[in-house]
Amino acid sequence: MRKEIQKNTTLELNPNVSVDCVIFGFDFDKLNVLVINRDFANGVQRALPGNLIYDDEHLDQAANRVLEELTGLQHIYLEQIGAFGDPLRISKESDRSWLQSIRAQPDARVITIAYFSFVKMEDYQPQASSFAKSAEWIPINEIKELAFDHYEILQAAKSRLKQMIKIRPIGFNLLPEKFTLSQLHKLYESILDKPLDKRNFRRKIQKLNIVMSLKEKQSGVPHKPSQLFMFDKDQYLRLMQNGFDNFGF
Amino acid sequence: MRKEIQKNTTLELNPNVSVDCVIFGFDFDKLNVLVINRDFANGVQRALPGNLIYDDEHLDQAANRVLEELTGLQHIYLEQIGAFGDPLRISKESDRSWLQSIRAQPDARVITIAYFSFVKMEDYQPQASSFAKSAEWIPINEIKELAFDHYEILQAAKSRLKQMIKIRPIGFNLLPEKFTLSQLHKLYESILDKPLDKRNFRRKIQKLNIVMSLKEKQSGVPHKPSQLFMFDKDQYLRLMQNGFDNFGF
DNA sequence: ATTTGAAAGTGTTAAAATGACACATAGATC
DNA sequence: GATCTATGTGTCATTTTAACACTTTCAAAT
Repeated sequence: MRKEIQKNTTLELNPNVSVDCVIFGFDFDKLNVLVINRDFANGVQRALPGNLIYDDEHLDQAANRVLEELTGLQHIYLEQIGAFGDPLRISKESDRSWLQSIRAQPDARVITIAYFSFVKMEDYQPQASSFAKSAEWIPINEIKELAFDHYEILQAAKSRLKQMIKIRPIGFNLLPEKFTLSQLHKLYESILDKPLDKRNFRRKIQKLNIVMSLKEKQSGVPHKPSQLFMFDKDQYLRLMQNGFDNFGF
Repeated sequence: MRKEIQKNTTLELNPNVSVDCVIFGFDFDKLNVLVINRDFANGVQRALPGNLIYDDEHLDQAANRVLEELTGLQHIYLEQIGAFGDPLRISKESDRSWLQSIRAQPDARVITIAYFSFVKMEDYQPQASSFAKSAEWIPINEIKELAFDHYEILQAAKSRLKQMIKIRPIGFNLLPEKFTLSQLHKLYESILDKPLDKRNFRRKIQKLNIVMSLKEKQSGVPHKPSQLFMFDKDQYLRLMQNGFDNFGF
């Protein structure tokens, strides 16, 4: 696998351009984000997975490659958030010592292109590699700071996600194949960061025709078992393409 | 003026990062975009105003500087569209000859950060300077190709504009201080690229409370003169900040 | 066997928003 | 004063929204 990636790259890193990835995961209760760790002083420093691009590499490819190298995640559809280019974005003292350990030109001006995506957390047990000492899921609300300008990038990603949920269906990538409407409901609440009326939520979701009720039910739960649902892939993709005017919350 | 800009820059261009600007204007009939021209073969080559950034410059500052250098436009609020980074984005033969005439390292990989904005056309008679042989307004619908990947960038800008109009008020920057509702109506139709019902449009705009009717009327027109309006700056800014859920077309 | 706890599931109503639609008006020009 | 042209205005049927409470089903505990 590593080989196929290298086929498309030279050995030359472009010292001025990096990519960073915000990967969201949902644990049926709250949003999490994938970060990499680095031992630092008497604590740990956290950052989004990211690194320089190769000089002949597409930005999207670079994002996928870097994400895989640092966390093991592959085949993820990454969507661009935008460029972050403050000339001082990597100049904090603590950040500089990190850079000195991993970059040939730690002082170069680097602008970064940020990407985001969502994955089913259960499917991905992130494995550290490369310069990431470890990679792990952290609940978004517990994150108070990140290296470089990554906290700012995370905020931008959250805000994009919030925006996206109003015009495109979301959930297919974050939930398992079979899920309950309560789980989907909770997901929307986590993203929008506010409570949504249960009955109104269900009504709207059902009107979109993106979920199909299965004959199957939850079992083993100490309460009324929930109906299971799947996404209707055709309709889901259609709405993913065309969007809808407003989900309306 | 030029001096103030230089104060914030070194003489070092970063060979790998450029900015490009999509500036929209509205001539009361259709959308236009500001392009720069270059003599080429027996015709003319068109491009968006753009160039390399300085190595210690903010991206937003670079966009403003480059725009001013190439077209004379100043003090414009530019909003980022995103990064365009195809490794071959500047490799067309015709583009390469342009680059050879203006770049120290014409073969360097360049990713560009695209910005967009809108201005009142009447206020800005674009003046060419620097390597732009001329700068001019061209109706968007007449543009079939542009240098580099600028056509693609233009499409992205249009699509962002279309998206933006549904969640934020637009018009303050594109229309003169006093304007008629028909002009605003036409602007919305131009951006959304479809007809909108006149009465429903007026109803919705008025509900937003962003326009105030003046005591003044149009004069000299060979038909019933229109009421003139201004934007209510406070309410406009409030909606600009907070957005609204959906303008609903 | 019965009770308890916990989340699932379900419908109505009043208010607001939407989309479709047609004709009288005011000024300029001839 | 006749004509041309864009302005300006209201209604109604349909759809969408937001607010709101109780019954059901299963597992676990007693």
